[in-house]
Amino acid sequence: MSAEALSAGVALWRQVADGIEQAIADGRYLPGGKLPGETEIAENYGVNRHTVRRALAALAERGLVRAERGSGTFVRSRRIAYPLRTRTRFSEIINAGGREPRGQLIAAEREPASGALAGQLDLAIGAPLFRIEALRSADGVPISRGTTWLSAVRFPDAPKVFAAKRSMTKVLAHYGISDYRRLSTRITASVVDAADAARLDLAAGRPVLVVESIDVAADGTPLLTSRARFAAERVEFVIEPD
Amino acid sequence: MSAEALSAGVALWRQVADGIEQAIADGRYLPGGKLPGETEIAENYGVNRHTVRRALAALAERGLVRAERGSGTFVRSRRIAYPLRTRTRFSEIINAGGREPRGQLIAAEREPASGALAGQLDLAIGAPLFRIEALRSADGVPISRGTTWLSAVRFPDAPKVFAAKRSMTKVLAHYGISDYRRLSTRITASVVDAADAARLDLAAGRPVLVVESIDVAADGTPLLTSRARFAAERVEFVIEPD
DNA sequence: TGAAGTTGTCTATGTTAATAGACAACTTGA
DNA sequence: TCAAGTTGTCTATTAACATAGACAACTTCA
Repeated sequence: MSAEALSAGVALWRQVADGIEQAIADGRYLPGGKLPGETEIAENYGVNRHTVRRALAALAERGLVRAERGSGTFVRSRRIAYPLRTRTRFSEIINAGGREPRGQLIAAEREPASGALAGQLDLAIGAPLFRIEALRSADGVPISRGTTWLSAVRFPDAPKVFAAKRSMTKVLAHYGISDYRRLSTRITASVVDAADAARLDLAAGRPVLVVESIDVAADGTPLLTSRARFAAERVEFVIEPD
Repeated sequence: MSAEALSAGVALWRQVADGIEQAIADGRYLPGGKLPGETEIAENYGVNRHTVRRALAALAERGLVRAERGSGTFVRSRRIAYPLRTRTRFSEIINAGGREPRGQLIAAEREPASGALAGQLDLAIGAPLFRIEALRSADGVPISRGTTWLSAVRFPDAPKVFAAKRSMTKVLAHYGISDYRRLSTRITASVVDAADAARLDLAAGRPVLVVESIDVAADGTPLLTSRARFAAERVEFVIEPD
């Protein structure tokens, strides 16, 4: 690593930030990799450590790097663009990004429908549901933790099928539903809880995007409802017209 | 003309300067043309007039614009217009362009006249000549490298005088020649050689205009002959009727 | 000759950038 | 458990940037 030439009219911290960004773009620092310490960067550029901190803060705000107190500053993997449309399929989206999608069954339980769930799925209160907990990843990097509810009557072996096929789209196909669409999508943000933090390999306190959605068949019949928590630092939702 | 978006970490004056430079490059301001007044530019960019002045000063230092008190700031022609007439004086031409001319003695040697040189200067073959190597610049920017031959008998201390006066016109004046004219001018083009490239601050392979000329006194007596190499990217020769 | 418009210069003030040093808080590995 | 290395935070000082207003010096044109 070497210091770049300094130019007039551009703040030092900006020049340092641009230099580091270029290094990341060039692959001199790999995604997930560790940058040199702030002191070392300061020496390389011949500037004060505070100036380096300003540069890193600017990069962190843009999501390019992530500082971890006591251990270092790391290059963030680029966020996966995750389009939200009426046809939203995790596998297809990840595949489109040239990555290897994977759904992993964590747990599945049978439970009676609460009032809210019953309303969403157009079932009677207390109707039998499966709650399927899944972890979705791209190229082995955890992307989201999802909880999906669906009728245990209409999809009697959903947990087994999901465990085998690793995709909710394929579960529905297994029961003869070739097409479905998203009826509603609600997005909020929260802080990761301990269980999700472990599954998603996130540090405590990191933000998660929470997506609550209802999928319906072509005729409008509710099929499933889910609540997924996405590692905010690994995805960005893209709202596009259908 | 419209204001550009402002960005963090880059000084305002620099952003204004970059904006104006881009406008010049785009042809929105024509070479030799007048920029809007400082007050107007300030309004367009939404900054203080002093900030605009700083921007213009930076551009002026780089030779892109030239401010004229009382009348305005003008875009400099990319290339210096270099009229070729019977009265061709480097200093006068550069001065007319609002630039600071300078001639610098690089080397001077005594050598016998070759057949070609003897013919041009109307001297005997083998007659003693001075060969003067000079670098000519405008506002510190190298314009041409010239080799001049003149009689060592008629101009006994030509190298010393040139080193002191930095102008061939003044050398001739020193020897009582108040007026002279160009007898012939031949123009060709070539690629810069290594030595000239270094002196002219040109990248290897750049084109140079080669001018071979003979100057004579009012009575037609040959005074000097020269071969000058001009950085083609910095000058344009203008042929005008006398 | 005079008015309008231009660049040049001066003083003043507040904000941002950059440096410097010290220490706290935390992680890692021996 | 401890030492070394890391990021986070605080105070302080100096330089550069940006704004504001006023007026001088000069050019152009009616």
